[in-house]
Amino acid sequence: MNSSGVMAAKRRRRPRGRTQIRDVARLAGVSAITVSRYINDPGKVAEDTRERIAAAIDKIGYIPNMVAKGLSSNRTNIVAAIIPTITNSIFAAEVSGLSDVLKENGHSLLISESGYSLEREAELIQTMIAQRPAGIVVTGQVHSERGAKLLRTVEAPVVETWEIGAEPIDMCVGFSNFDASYRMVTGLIEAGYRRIGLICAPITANDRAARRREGYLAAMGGAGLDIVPGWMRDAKFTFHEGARAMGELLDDHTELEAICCASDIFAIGGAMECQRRGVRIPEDIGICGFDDLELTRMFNPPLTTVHVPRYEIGEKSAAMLLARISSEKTVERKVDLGFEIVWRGSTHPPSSSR
Amino acid sequence: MNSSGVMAAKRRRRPRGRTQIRDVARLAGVSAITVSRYINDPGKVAEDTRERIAAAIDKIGYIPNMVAKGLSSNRTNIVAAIIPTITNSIFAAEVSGLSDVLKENGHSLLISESGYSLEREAELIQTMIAQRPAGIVVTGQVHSERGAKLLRTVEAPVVETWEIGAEPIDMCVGFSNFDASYRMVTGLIEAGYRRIGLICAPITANDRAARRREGYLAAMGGAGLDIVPGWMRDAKFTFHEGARAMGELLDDHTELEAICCASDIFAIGGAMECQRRGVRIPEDIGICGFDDLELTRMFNPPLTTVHVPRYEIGEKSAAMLLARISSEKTVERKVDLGFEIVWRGSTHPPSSSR
DNA sequence: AGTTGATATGATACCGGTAACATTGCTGGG
DNA sequence: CCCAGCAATGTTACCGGTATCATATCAACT
Repeated sequence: MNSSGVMAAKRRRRPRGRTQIRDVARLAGVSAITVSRYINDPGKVAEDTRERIAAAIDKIGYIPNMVAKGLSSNRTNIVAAIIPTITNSIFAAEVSGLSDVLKENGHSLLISESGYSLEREAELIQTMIAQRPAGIVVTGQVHSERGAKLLRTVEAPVVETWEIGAEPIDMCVGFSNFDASYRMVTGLIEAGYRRIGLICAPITANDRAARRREGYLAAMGGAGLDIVPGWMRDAKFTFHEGARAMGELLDDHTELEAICCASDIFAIGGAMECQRRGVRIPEDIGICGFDDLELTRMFNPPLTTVHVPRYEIGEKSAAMLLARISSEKTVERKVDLGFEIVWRGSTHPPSSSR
Repeated sequence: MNSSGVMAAKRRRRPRGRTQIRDVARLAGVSAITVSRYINDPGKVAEDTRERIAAAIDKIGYIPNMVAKGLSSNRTNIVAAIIPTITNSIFAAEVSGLSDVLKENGHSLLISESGYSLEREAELIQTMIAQRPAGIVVTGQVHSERGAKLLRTVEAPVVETWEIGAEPIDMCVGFSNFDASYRMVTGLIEAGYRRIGLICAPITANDRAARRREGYLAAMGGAGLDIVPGWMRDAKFTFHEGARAMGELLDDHTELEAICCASDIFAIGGAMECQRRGVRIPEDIGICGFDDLELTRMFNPPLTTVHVPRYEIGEKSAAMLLARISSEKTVERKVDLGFEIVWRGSTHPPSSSR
């Protein structure tokens, strides 16, 4: 309490919590730096020293402090990913791909959700940069001005995912949403459909949706077909919204022969709405989706859709970041993982197929 | 190039990358610690100083280094969550709840997937501890010995989620999977079903599935009904597996009147298999699920299921961790967020309802 | 024998913040 | 007028690792 006239003792190390590298060093009879070497590159340490250090680590249950390591070495093992929402399973699959590859390489994954808002995204980019990540993954190639500036100036490598139309800020991985949508709709036209509706996500702050919509418009226009504003509906990413949009189209536009859904979520929700109304698929109306969720294969009838490499986008993004983290040489800047139109029973097949 | 006989200059600070707090301090004409105070508690700094610092931060675009902050203050703003798989949407929803609450409170979320393996989980716990998180979220109350030991000895608060049957290591949030399953099956029995099958996930390394299975067994046994091993099937968490298991039960046990599915994934996959075979729901067979995925409401007929607070589990877990992080006093240790049996058209209703 | 180079290890400063304590200036009660 | 007490700010050491340079040992070569 009172120091009773004695000078306060010189401030000493106040050990906090976990054991540290110095404890291991003392126990093994070596210096801290030798333990550090053992952990980061055991080959630099003599065989018998290795054994003593291993025994010491095991004995006191030492777990390295990545925070201290990050500060002193000026590099963390954290990769930051910003996705619109984790509840959309295409992003969950992407995250799974990221996670699997990063884990194998000793990296950790920091996740945050922008909720399809570019302002939110910019804030999150800043928050992420504060953690000094080794790499950053963002969704799409459209960002707010502030977000883009941060991404351009950050030291860590950056991957933009799910769209490869524009020049990337650093690197990008995905496929052409325009091409995929264009080819899907062109296929529908080849299959004999003429009056084709569209259910698409709001295109603000979502360049993937915007490109898919453009693909639809280009295919329709290119084939000389009518583009009718009333045939196009916005929907948020829920089955219910897909059903609602489908219901509206069925109510207001009985002339429609097929509905192109820019997400399987809409296609499944919409198809269930059709079932509910006794509208037969594909006899009364054709339906196609986008993403190839597992459910589309299970549905009755199975849904025509676009298979997209969602898990692979995560895998490849992680791999590219790791390549750049380990060696500074630039690898690929733009990676097209492609897509595949999958014709199933929910539409008539295009003449060219089968 | 060559030092031409001159002594090497004393090693100096080598500025690395981003601007730092000292740059802001210099520009604002104050010391680093004052900037630190401004950032962490602006009230401690005089008004005019605040303005100068704010201007300086804005001018040079300073972004704090959370790695350095974490080391010097001995606390990070990272929360680590370990879930079985992010592709199961119940965990995606939980993560969303975690993320939303943590984000609001300036914390970041580190995610990793154990793939339903306790050994993997233990490894991940260790990896996470290395990051010195401010809090840890794990799934279930069953862990490997090593995992449990790490969780018991870690300094950070720990929340076990999705099951509250056992005493928590530190805190737990969820509901009783046993009770939920028991009440669901009891409801089926009240509805008149006697020969009830079960499709359940493998119960190894998954206490939630194990409790659900026990609930089924207890309800059947308690009602004096036959428990037939052939009526119970394992399935992994895919729609396809649900369909497969359902198909087997339909093939081998035509006597079954209802199938209790321990996950909506099985229920939906199974129900689609029934549709495919022309087996009518609920006329020919009753089906109930578990989790109340959005799709169960959209299905034709809508599926009877157990509503579980998946988003809320994330929210509440985050809130409890934050409470503990900000003040050391213990808050609730065991939080029951409940569940609700939702009777829909895929089963006959129990006599007691409606 | 002296030199060279490779191998193994250590001493020290430093990463970019903050905790703890010190200092300064000012206000107001005795 | 003196000093306690508060407000605002500064000084210094330290967090737990690693980068950098230094040192020690020993084999091989000239």
